[in-house]
Amino acid sequence: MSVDEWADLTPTARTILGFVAQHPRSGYDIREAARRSVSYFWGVSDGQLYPQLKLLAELGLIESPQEDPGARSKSVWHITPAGRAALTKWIRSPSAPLRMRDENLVKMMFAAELEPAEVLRLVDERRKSFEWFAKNVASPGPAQSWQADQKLGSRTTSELLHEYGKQHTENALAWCDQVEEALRGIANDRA
Amino acid sequence: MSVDEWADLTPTARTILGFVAQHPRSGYDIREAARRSVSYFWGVSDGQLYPQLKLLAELGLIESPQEDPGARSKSVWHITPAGRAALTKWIRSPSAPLRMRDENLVKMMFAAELEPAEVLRLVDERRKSFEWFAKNVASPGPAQSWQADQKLGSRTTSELLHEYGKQHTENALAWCDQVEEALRGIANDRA
DNA sequence: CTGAACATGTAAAAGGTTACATGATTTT
DNA sequence: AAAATCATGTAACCTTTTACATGTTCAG
Repeated sequence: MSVDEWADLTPTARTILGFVAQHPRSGYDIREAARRSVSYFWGVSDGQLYPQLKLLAELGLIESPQEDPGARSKSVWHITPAGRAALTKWIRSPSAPLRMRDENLVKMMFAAELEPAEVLRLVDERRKSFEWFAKNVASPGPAQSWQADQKLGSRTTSELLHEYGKQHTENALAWCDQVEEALRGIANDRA
Repeated sequence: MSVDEWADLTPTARTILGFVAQHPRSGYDIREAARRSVSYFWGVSDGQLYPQLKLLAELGLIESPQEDPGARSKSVWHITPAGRAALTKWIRSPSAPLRMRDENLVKMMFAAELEPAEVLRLVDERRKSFEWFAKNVASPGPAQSWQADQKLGSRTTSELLHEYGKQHTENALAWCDQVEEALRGIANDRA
């Protein structure tokens, strides 16, 4: 419960803290919010969510109004001053390097020796996954009332973040086109 | 040692198998190759590398010519027919969804409530990390003799993969510009 | 009153990273 | 012969994922 135990928090705990900082939320809310917005650059898995909320509460970084003892009903968490301080401190500390796990790309790398059809299958798989993403995650969704979203000049932060996701997706899809074009090159060579 | 134990392999083991499949390599070679090429879409950490190589050998998917008992010297692994079969099977199976951990972006999401200077710091951090990446990872590097790289029409697979990394990096850097522009918007508002 | 969606939780296992330890080879 | 780099390895820890388990509220 010491003031500086924030340093021990896992990155996921900090992300959860961030969500609570935006406005009071229940665990379920956080799950949904994480799916909508950060899922492509930061996944929060179910098994982490509730234990980490509990931990954050124990550290006094968040709290829930009614300490409802036995109840298994919805509890809405809000951030404490200590929590906000911890969040700020985290944001100011150096970030962990970006880490990615893109199995499809790895396969592509090794598929070169296989038949072109195999590469085509992979590109297809990739395209589909990014198309799904464009539709389900990278899309803006209705603006929420609580989005007291800071303006950064003419644009809000969530607009900018959404923009990033969109560009990334478009880029990935364009690359799929490029690979397919190259593959058509093979077909032409053989024709 | 059964034929179908390939299914139990971790994704990292499969990546390692892929590297060995390209041409015979030592653990150290794989480490270097992974750093150069896949590091931004698939990290291989030191602590995994050697144990996984051992496992792959036990399963008969790779082997090292001399079963040098006590020696701690360089051992070069090459893929077995079973290994190649396992690799192909893996490539043909559905890929795990893309997963990303981008702490800098997460922070950006929550930094909106802080002073603009804080956001600027984050953008700066981001820019630097991608600039480093552009210089050290996304750059082509000298073509290696062993790169019996399949031509996909007019272009090789590694060219295409490299192209992807480059586009991704450029995209990320361009986005940094956009955010900074937005921030300058704030400065102007106050001027 | 029944099913769907809401909501919270836990345990075990899998997977990955860090830090450490050690020796071999090559260069200066 | 010292230093740098090549090379392999291990153990402990940390984090995340998966699968399961359970109760609640609301709409039809």
